[in-house]
Amino acid sequence: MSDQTARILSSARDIYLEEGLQGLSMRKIAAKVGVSATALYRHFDNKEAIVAEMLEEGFRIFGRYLYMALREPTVEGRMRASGQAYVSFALEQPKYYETIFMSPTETWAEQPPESHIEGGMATFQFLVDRVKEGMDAGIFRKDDPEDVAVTIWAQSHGLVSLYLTGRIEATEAEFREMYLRHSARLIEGLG
Amino acid sequence: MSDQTARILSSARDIYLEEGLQGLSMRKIAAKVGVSATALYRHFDNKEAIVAEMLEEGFRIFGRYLYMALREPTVEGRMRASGQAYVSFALEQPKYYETIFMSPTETWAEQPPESHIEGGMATFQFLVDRVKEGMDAGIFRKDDPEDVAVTIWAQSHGLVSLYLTGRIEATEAEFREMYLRHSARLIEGLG
Amino acid sequence: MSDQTARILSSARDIYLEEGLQGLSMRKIAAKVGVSATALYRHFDNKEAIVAEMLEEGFRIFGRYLYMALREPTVEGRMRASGQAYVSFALEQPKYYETIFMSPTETWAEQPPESHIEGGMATFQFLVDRVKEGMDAGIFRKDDPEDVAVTIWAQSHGLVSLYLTGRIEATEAEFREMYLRHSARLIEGLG
Amino acid sequence: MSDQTARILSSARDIYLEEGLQGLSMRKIAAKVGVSATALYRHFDNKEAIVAEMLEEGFRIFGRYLYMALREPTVEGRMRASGQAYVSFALEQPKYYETIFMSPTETWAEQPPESHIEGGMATFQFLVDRVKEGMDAGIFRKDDPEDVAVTIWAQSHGLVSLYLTGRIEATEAEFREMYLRHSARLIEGLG
DNA sequence: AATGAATGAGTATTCATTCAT
DNA sequence: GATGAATGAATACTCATTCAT
Repeated sequence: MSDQTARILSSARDIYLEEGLQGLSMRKIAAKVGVSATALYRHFDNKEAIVAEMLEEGFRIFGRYLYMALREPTVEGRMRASGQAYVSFALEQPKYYETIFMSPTETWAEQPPESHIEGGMATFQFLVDRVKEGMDAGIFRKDDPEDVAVTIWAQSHGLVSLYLTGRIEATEAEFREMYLRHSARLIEGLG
Repeated sequence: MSDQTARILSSARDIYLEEGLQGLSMRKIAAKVGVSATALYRHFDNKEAIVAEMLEEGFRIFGRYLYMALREPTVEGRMRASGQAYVSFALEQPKYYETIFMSPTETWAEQPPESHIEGGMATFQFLVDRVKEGMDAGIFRKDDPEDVAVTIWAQSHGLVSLYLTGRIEATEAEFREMYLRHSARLIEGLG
Repeated sequence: MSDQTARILSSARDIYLEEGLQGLSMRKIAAKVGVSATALYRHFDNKEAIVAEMLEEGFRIFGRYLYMALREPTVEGRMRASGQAYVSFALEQPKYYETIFMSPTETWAEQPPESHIEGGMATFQFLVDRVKEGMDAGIFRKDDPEDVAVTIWAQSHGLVSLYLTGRIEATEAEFREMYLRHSARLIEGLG
Repeated sequence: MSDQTARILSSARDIYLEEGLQGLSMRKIAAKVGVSATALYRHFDNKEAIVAEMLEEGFRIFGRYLYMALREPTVEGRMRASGQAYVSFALEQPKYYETIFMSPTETWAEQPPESHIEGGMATFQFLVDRVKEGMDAGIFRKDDPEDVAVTIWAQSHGLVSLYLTGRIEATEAEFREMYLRHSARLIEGLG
């Protein structure tokens, strides 16, 4: 990736993180980079291409959050840390979370970029892995791991998305606490 | 409400259900109704007014779904039916569901119309009522009803929104079945 | 003039005095009267007709200001009072002043309504009368009365219009004082 | 300034000089230039920017008129020439005169562009300079120069604006003659 | 005497994109 | 690798006025 290409992506990201996908326009990107709008087309086919590449970075960031959780030495530790990684990503990178997990499919004119789908898959697989691990370790009772993973993801995403869209009123700290409480209860229920 | 007013709302709804809030414009509405764009202003103050009225219809529809569930004679029946009403509304009126439960708050320039907020409150209260009932009837173990309501809402909304945005791959029938299975498991876990 | 006709004019005037000629629209008038916009056309041919009639009231008001000055028993008194009437009208009825004395002719699509022109004439005649009186009384030295009247009007209007358009910075009291000072100097110069 | 930029300004000026500030619209400008309305935004940020630049030209033109008067070798000459420059500008560039000296402040949504204010100041300062010069040369008797400058400006502006708005009926030549006569009388009065 | 419905022309501005250079 | 110029389609909204009832 050339220097300029990187600079474009970086500017796009800055705007995106401040104004969301809606507020991201070619002109704004170009202005921030300091080139003409047409110059962007040297480096990317169109706006969609920029957005796609930009969002891949979001996935990488999300991946890094999850990856940290794997450092924990125990199964329980990894499970707990994974949950915390998820909520931390959501709260610290809300725009990325919104696009990765909440964006209506129609946002994408034709179809979501490959990476987008794969990203979701990878996340889900990560979760399935934790669940299997948990069952092997006897923390969860035996069950269909994929099904249990859905349960956990659904609850986590449900809480987070209701909070991020303003439907659960709480400070960030309060919400974190609430998230952990619900996670604990869920794990207990699955034990 | 005059005939024409109704026709405008109906056209607006058609567009909205197909293209979402973003794709809804005064011109498109007017074209669909078959009048000039300015004619709309005879019947509504501005676009916001049209959208507001249209969304109120969404709330009324949602309310009707929930209300049906109250007909069930037993506590268990009402609980089960409520869950089914929720998922039915989501699957049969996905655009309304998106706007009511998934739209980022910023969608609304100033603030969501009153009804929007009240609508969310009412839904939550409905759920709290079911939970209290369930606790009184001994189906749920005693706990903070609001907290339990959040658990249920989060899981339901989590599942539904992941499905609606294409992140859970399943046919509608499969998803319905999955939703019910998870609901059952959750209720069991809370028992 | 029917009741309704009067009410329309009164509403038009209220809006006009608050928002100026630019801010005056048929819809706003109709809304203030409490009737439909079309109803106005029962009573007036078009917007221009309303404005014309409305402005005649402005002339009548202006006339009343000047008329008061005639009560003074002495020539000097009438002269002084006339000047004060002029500035008082300008400061107390700035919108009327603007339209009567400052509006670019083009404001009027076709041609200024008759009364408008006559109004200006009458004002000027009033001024000429004062000047003649002053010459007869020996306050002004003999000269072409019309020419002197122009001098006085020009200076008065010059001061007032520069002030009203914000080009002379002063409080209302300061400006009044300034106006009188200049008037005195001018009269002295003409003596 | 590119060719096209200049052509836009020129078209804008033509419309402005014919229809005034009110009649100036982006679409009309674009049509006159022979491009789409959006093309204008390539060259100017928005309408305000076009108007601002256009008016600056007005100020420059006015400045040039005044500047010519400074060429005169004597104090009296400069004074006389200044008055003539003022009336010439008013008669030859009436639309510019209207905007610079007669426009109601409210015309400007937010605030008049900097240059506009400075322009007024500069004009006034020019006048004060002439007055001081005149006092030093013994043409005017000693007095507050700013106050005397106001007197002169008020009379000049009064005459000109009454004429331009059609309230003094005269041919252009007649008016010029009248203006000079009044100027002479005023100077004499101040002597 | 008044209304509801509608119209066409008009307002400024934003957008992604294309083209020739 | 980049630019200047331009485009067409959009956006929401306001205006004075007309017409049939």
